[in-house]
Amino acid sequence: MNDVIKRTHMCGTLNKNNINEAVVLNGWIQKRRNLGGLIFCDLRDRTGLVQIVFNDTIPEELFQKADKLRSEYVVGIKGIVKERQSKNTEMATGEVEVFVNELVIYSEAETPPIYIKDDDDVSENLRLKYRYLDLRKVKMQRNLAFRHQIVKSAREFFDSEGFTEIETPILCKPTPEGARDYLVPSRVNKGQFYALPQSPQLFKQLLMVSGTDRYYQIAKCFRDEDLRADRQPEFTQIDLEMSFVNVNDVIEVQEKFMKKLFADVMNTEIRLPLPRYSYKEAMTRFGSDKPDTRFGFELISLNDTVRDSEFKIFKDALDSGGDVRGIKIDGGAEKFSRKDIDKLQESIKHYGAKGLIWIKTGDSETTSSINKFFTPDKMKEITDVFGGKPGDLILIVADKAKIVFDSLGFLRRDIAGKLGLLDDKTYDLLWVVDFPLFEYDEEIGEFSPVHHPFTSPRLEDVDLLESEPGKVRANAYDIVLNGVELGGGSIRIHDSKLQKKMFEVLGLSDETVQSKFGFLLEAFRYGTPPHGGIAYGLDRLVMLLSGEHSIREVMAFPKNQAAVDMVSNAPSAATEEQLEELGIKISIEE
RNA sequence: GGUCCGGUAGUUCAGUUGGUUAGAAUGCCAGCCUGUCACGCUGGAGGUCGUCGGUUCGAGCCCGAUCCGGAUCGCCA
Repeated sequence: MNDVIKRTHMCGTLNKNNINEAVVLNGWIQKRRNLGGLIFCDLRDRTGLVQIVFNDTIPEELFQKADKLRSEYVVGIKGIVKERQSKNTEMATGEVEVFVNELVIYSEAETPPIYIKDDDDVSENLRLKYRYLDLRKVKMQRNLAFRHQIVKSAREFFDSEGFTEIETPILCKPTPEGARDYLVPSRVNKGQFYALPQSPQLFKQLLMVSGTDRYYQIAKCFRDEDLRADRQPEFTQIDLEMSFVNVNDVIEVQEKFMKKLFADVMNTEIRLPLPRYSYKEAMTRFGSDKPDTRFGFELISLNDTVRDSEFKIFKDALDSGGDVRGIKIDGGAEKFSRKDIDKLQESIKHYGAKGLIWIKTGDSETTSSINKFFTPDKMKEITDVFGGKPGDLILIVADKAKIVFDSLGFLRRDIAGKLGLLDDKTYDLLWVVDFPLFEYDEEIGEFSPVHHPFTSPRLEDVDLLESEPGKVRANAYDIVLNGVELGGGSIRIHDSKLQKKMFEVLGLSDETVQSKFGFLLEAFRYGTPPHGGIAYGLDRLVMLLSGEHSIREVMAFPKNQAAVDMVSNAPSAATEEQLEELGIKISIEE
């Protein structure tokens, strides 16, 4: 065991200004290059790398010690910073190196199972299992520090706007609606369960009833649903709620937040106000309620053009109330072979699309999968709707509206990616507003809330609540960045009569309502301010701004696709004693 | 729950029609090496081909089951 030698500098910060200074560094051996009578090592800490040198000017004993150094040994060194004879322009500290005159080996290291290198391509499984090694990478440390900067900026902003950060409970009441809850058994109340919060929604509304006026929280949330690249079972929201506000008030504050955030962490000026798209416009133009507007390929309707067509695919779609829509890929005729188009067609099948119609416009003749069903004049009419020029590729889907939008929404983004049009350096922030309040679930034949049952309808649509619930628009808004939903929120219902009507439309009995949300409705009886708020997905925000493609890259200890923490191997079985205390019996069918 | 892709050395991968002792790179170990920075040179160790079963004279390769990982649809009020 050795005493720690007190460091004077961080590795990645040394530069020409430190030349001839005596420094003390602590860190990990990234790499050793032993030339025989001369040993170079790269020393790493969270700030970066610096080259350290052992040569024949040092005592034999020290050189022997340096000869033993291997990757990931943890060491402390004392030495003098010198200008390099041959500079390394690839390295941030490449103009200098440290000549070592004292070396302390704090701990040796076995050969690590993964390389501690930013650009390694080891399987993510191993990275997650040895996350503490993975996090040694300078890039990962940078991501965590960047996340911290974003949280710091958020706290500064909401503090300056008069918000109070308040912690809400983690052990909550189960809410059978929405996502699956993580359940926590109660020992004191055997046979009963808490749930981990899917969001602090109900508590933040109670805080508005309490007169907190403006609340925010960096809130851990939990949802027991399947995982994705941008979905983890536990994740973090920047959650907030405001009293005495309408949609514009909430949006205005959020836009100021975005402006500060982008200035703080991206050094980028955001122009306000942000564009707003109605849900309807987002869907019809981009086929998505979280449109990526960094590129074109907007959806165009053929409904009117082919309304009288006898072509079975179009006729069936339109007769059953569906849609015929397409996108035009400028100059796409040559870039996409028949084989490529077959692949595109295959890729939209899981959205329910039965096929993909293509048209390639040429100078003299137009080829397509539907030529034989239409006269040349009609084909020209169709391509004209798209403004097709020679060399363009037009892709058309005819089906139920949802399938058409989902398929084309996917295709335009997929193709933009294939053509290299998704610029990571462009930040298209926008709002989507006027969401429908309900969506109709065909399977169970009922309306369900698009957002949640406390979302207020737009005042002018309230009369439609009973007659045409599907047409009621919500006072809800999503903020979208480059095609990813960053956050969403709404103005809540604070009128108990209106709330009651909502539950009626949703087909919830008084009993159900009482048992699920009784405490909230009771609270509302004692004087409730109009209120609304929003919650941002912090992990997604950090992911997008750091240019990562998975939120796992910006979380310290994420879970794998099976929701397992690969480091600790959670979840795992409970002991007999624990189960006994909780009054729980396990019965799993083998 | 469905679909798709993958599992071979510590790591990333190749492995022909099913045919002798399963290869490469990198990493690791040893020796040599004073300006490297993907150091170089020489040598060496390192494998239950995810697991189980089947077909076959013979299986890394074919078939079935299963486990594991990833992408995705459903799901995510």
